Amino acid sequence: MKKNKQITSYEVAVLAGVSRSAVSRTFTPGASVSAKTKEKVMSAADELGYRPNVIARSLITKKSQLIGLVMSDWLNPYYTAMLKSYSEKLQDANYQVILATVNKGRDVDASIKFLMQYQVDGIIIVSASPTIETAALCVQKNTPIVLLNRRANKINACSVTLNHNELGQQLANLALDLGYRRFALIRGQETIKTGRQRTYAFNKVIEKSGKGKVVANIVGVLGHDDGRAALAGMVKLKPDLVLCSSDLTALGVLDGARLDYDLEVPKDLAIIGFGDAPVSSWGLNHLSTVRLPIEHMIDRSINYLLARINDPYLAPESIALTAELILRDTTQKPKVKH
Amino acid sequence: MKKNKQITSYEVAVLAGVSRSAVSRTFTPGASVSAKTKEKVMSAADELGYRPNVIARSLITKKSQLIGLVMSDWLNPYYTAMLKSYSEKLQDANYQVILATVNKGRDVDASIKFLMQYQVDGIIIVSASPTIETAALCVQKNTPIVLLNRRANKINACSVTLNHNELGQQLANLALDLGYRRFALIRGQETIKTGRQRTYAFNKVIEKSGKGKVVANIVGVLGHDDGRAALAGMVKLKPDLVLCSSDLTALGVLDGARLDYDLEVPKDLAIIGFGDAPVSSWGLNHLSTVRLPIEHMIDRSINYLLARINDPYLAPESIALTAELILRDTTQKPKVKH
DNA sequence: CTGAAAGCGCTTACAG
DNA sequence: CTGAAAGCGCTTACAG
Repeated sequence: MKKNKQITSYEVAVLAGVSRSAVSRTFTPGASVSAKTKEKVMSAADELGYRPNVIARSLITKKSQLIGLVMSDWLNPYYTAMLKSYSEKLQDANYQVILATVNKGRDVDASIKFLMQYQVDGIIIVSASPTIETAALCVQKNTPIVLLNRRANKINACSVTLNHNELGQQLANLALDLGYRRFALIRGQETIKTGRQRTYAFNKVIEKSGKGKVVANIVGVLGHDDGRAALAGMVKLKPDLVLCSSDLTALGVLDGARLDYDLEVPKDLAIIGFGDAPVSSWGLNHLSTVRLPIEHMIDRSINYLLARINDPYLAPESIALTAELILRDTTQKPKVKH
Repeated sequence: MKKNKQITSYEVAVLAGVSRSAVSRTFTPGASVSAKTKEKVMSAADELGYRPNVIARSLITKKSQLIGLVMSDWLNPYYTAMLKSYSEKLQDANYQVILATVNKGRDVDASIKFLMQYQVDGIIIVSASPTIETAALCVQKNTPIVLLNRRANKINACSVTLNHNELGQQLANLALDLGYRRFALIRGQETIKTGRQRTYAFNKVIEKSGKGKVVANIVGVLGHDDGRAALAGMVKLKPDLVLCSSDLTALGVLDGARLDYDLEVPKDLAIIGFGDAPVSSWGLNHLSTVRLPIEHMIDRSINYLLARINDPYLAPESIALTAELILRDTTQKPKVKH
């Protein structure tokens, strides 16, 4: 096995006949080096296969060009789609993503502390939220946090979410307009604020209208099979519209309706999902759903994060975006208004 | 805004009344420190909220505890499932994953070079392969590479793949046993070796048997909609079994068969997918498919990588694992043999 | 434009 | 067990 000597700026400097400073300047955009020196350095670097050690660089510049991405929900396909898009866009901005996964062994706080040990320049937390104490640690170290799909309450962080209040109202108005009256609401973890908020807004519009009734409000349902099971548990309540907090859940309800109860969709039962996963438009699914402005959310969160990295005094923002209702074949066609 | 002074081992040492060496030793498992010193350091560290800067540490230890993960295919759900599992398992082994995404702007080689600048301890490349030159760079720097789902030809790397040769034969024998005779093969990029190898092995068994015929061999088909379109392009060739290189493609074919051509599956047309995505067992899909030993592949690749990090002389391995055929309802039931 | 020197935050022989 | 000192590979005022 060959002796693999690490190539450093020193070796390049010697070969090019210049100082290490000159080598460093050659690899620092905008630094003052003559074209001639630069060329000598570049050819020496190429010959030796030199690339700067960014770890050593970051020690002195205090910029790691590393963004920590905390993922907690891998079930929903739109979160993995987000991960891809984050990775690509941050790469384009000359950042790398270092991934932290939340699971039984490691919670959000532990993930954040790990990421901070790597001196990340910023942290994006998808679909989860740290405790106030951990957030305070980030403030102390001046590491900005962006929360995706979670509101930042009491913690000093930017948040990018849907406007769930508005969305709940939109859904309620749509439901009433289409003539539905008996609603079943299905969502995941009870504790998630955004889902609660949407539900609250939905309920309020329904109540105020005096025209409909929420016949079931089920929580803790996640994924296709849970959805199918959830329908079984509430079909006797005779809802005419089921609203789900995930397309996968909705597709489970759809399968359950058709296969387990021989219901015709949307005549006997209408279904609305959430997320607009690719599978939702396949074959006979044609699920009516809510499309999230994913790329828009990603862009806004990245823009804020990078701006905040460059300006520590930038105030935190709460960005709420509007979702789009996609009506396919699991809800009845809207009446044309005259 | 508060002055956010970085807390270093120096501050902790002063508060604890010891040297920086003692602080370092306290955070180095197995280092020789008295219980008393350790305790003083720990309470000072807690008070100040100190955690070692792993970037600085890695500069001297030459271990970043960072594993580069190169992702090229985000379409297939089993690759994102892999990403999650890698992240969790590497975290458990005290490594962090730094993610590099291959796309139009950045190819595999560029990704690897970026990762090497971060002094990653090892690189896992999912579903892609570097050029010989770039692989040589890794060898020079002693950075081990593991290829997932790609064979390492001519490059010094470990590879973990399915045994595609065996799988092609299994599929061919199964197809003949079930009585199918006219086969259509659909896969993604032509250049992918594993798919070619599987196809080759399949063809050979069929030819040798003298009993069947490959009526279509289509490449460049990726995802549900492509699959549905591919069926349209070859339905006139009257295949009785379609084999796909991805479940998504297969589900597209399934939808196409039922919805566009009113074919009964599996009576008029049988379909076998690849990957066993969750959606494949939903509702009326019940797709027959190939289940990859994903966790097994991940474990083997991580084990090799970590072993290789600790022992630079460990020889590269080619690990080929056996896939499992899952027969659901898109193929006819096997005859019971007497 | 250029180089010598200091320093980023850590670990680790080395000597005690 | 403990601390002073050297050094990891880099950047950046500073002086020329």
